[in-house]
Amino acid sequence: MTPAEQMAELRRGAHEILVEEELHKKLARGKPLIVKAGFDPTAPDLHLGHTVLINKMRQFQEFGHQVVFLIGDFTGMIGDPTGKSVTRPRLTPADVEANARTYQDQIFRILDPARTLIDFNSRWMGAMNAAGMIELAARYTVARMLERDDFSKRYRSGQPIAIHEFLYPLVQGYDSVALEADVELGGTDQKFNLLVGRQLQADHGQEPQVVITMPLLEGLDGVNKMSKSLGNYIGIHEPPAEMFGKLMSVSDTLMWRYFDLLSFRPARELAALRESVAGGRNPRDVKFELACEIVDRFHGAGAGEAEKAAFIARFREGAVPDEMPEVSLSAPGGSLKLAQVLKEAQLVASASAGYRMIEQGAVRVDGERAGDRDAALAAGATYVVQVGKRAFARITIAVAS
RNA sequence: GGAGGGGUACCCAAGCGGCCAACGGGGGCAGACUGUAAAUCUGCUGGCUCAUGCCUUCGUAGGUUCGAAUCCUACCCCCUCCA
Repeated sequence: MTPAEQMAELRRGAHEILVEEELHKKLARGKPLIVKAGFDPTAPDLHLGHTVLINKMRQFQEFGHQVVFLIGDFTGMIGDPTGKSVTRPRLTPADVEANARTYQDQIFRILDPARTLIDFNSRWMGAMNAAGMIELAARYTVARMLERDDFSKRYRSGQPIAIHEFLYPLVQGYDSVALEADVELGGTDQKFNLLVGRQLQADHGQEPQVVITMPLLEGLDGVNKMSKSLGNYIGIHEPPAEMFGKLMSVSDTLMWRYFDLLSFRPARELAALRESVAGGRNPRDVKFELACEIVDRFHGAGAGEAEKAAFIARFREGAVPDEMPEVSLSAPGGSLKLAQVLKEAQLVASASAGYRMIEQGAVRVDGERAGDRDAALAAGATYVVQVGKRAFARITIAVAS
């Protein structure tokens, strides 16, 4: 691939490349670049939002570059102040170590282990003595530190900034010096920290790294960033059916965003897909391709097609899924009120909610819509009960002994 | 330290003695239409084996009253202005 072709792919989805010409120059040398991305060892349970950055790393790998997955075990003890309005608690060395380990099996679903170097910044930071630290701290000024938005906000509003928080960007920047990084990847919120690396490298007589920031992926709602706490995320450990379904529920607009940031297809293929939809192709079918690709990635080749078939059977043809929770209940009186059944099978939160669902026509028993709020299920049989479109359970009601 | 404003359901926000399980909006859920998309329309959005019934809920704890989210007392917490 020519440097220009690489540039085109690398630019895709990226929020900002600082500085583009420098990246082009580095690529033009034809030597594998050292591409660094740092990870805070606090959140090892990854979702698709996290993979945006990792996907970009993979892209570099595909072009033959060397990727360094840097676990910030040393900086983890500081606690990244980025975007925080209060000082973060520091992790203990034991925490850091435990968290760091869980990263590895997750990232190798995306990255090529042969071209991934996993490193820890404690390797050099742990060896640095106080004199070295002072030396490092002397490279940056308070005024420049306060340029950073969250620091200046906190400073202005009188909230405390502990001195060690100033060290975080410095250490992260120094990591680039230690690794002689050519490129560093990070989220848009990392821009400040990434730029510190450029300056420190220049101070150490190195060619400054190119900084590439990646946007934060929107969650399923299409508005907020994907995050666990908002519940709008797709975890990379989720079962294939869940993953497929969630991807299909993404809006048509958001779908293109997901293609850009999550798909490994070359840019020109995406352009062709866009054209085909513009030309009248059902966007749903294109979304199938996205869902298949992502499910395959995390559940093995073929998993996507299998889910697609199940999906079509269930939602287009109204079939019930093969697998659903099995629930056994017992009926003291020989039968159980349907609303009660729904509650005990955890299909609804309360019996009252169950009654509401029945009244709204959301409940089906063995495919038949249950419209009578007082409906009851007789004991001694097994029923397939459905609430809404997605919640199913196979419920066996035993006669109470 | 001084002055004022405020804490109501998942969030915002009305209510200021009974008609309050508590207006309205957001969010969520369900139904219709669809492509489990979007948009739109409709309904629901404390709990109780459902009942013109009972129980719990308007910062916390007490009190007044036949009756309190609404009045009184104390306490806790948040915000704004001044020093």
